[in-house]
Amino acid sequence: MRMSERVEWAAHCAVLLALLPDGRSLTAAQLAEYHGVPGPYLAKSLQALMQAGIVASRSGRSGGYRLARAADAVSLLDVFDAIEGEGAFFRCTEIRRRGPSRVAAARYTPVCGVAGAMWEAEQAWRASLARVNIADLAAGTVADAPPEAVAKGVRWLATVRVT
Amino acid sequence: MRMSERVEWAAHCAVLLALLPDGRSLTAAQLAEYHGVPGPYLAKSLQALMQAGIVASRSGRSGGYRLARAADAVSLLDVFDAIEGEGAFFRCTEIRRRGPSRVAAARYTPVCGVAGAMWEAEQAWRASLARVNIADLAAGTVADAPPEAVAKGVRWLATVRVT
DNA sequence: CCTAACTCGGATATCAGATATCCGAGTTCT
DNA sequence: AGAACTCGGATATCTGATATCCGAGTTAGG
Ligand code: SF4
Ligand code: SF4
Repeated sequence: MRMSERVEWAAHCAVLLALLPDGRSLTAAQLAEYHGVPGPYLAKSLQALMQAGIVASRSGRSGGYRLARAADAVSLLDVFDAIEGEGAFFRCTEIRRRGPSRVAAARYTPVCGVAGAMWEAEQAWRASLARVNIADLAAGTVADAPPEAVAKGVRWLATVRVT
Repeated sequence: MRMSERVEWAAHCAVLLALLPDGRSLTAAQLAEYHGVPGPYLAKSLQALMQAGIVASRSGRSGGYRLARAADAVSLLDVFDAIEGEGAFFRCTEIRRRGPSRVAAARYTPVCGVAGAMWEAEQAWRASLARVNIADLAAGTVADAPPEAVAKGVRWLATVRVT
């Protein structure tokens, strides 16, 4: 059970957008160049973030992406759900209701113990991710990254066409 | 991000084995019939449980599977890891080190904030699953299942060839 | 106001992992 | 010793993820 690497891309894009000066935006191609990932494929992830209301896009000649709301109002869980969809890790196949011990469907409890335990674990996971927001990650990124890398990033930002 | 349905099969197999009378075992074909799943494919999951030391197999004419240790010493997490492997949900691609802001690899912190948050959430998930063991699930299954289903299960167990 | 260029958005090929299955090696009872 | 039955790993098929393309729509500029 491995999550799509697009989640990592989307999270880092959100962090970078959070670090932009006010009013500034970046195109899909610029975000792809900065992270060194295939551009047309990253676009797909940005579309997902858009449908989830995390980023806003502006079309046309000077278009691009920017965060749709304040960075501290976007949790890492929001990003994950936007990319991976909201389906649970564990999906019941109702194997209780097959085989020789089956009885009428109405007689069963809604979920058995296995499903309950899985659901509870998943809630713990989601709660942990929900506690982290993009603003925290952006601050941490600047603080933890090598100073030279930050400087190079700022320099790069100055070279790309302002949109 | 969806977990394999084989995890559900394996968990239910473990519960059923935990409910068996002492010394009794079931073949892969019998476990498959009871749960209504494709036999040869379930065998693959049982092999995984075997390699993880959760079940023990006995070959030959009166062979079959039984739990390798006490049911309360097998957690749901053990079953999950046996089937899905132990790789983390989130795997770093090190996109920090690509693109225009990269610097020498040695200058980076081991993991960035994104990876740290993901890892922490995963630990919460694992801790929750580790708190549930097969003995609890077995007791819950008998308590929550429709009495008639339990009776049919017991009857079925009496009809299959004793191994 | 018109043009032109540039953007996003969804529709389209390619690939990996999961799903489902088979037959041979080994073991136990007769 | 023999025979039948078991597990175990090696083998096809298929769904979902990965990577890409071109058209619809929008904005800046002339
Ligand atoms: S409720 Fe239990 S038996 Fe039914 S599908 Fe979910 S895990 Fe399987
Ligand atoms: S440490 Fe951060 S930047 Fe590096 S691969 Fe992991 S998530 Fe991506």
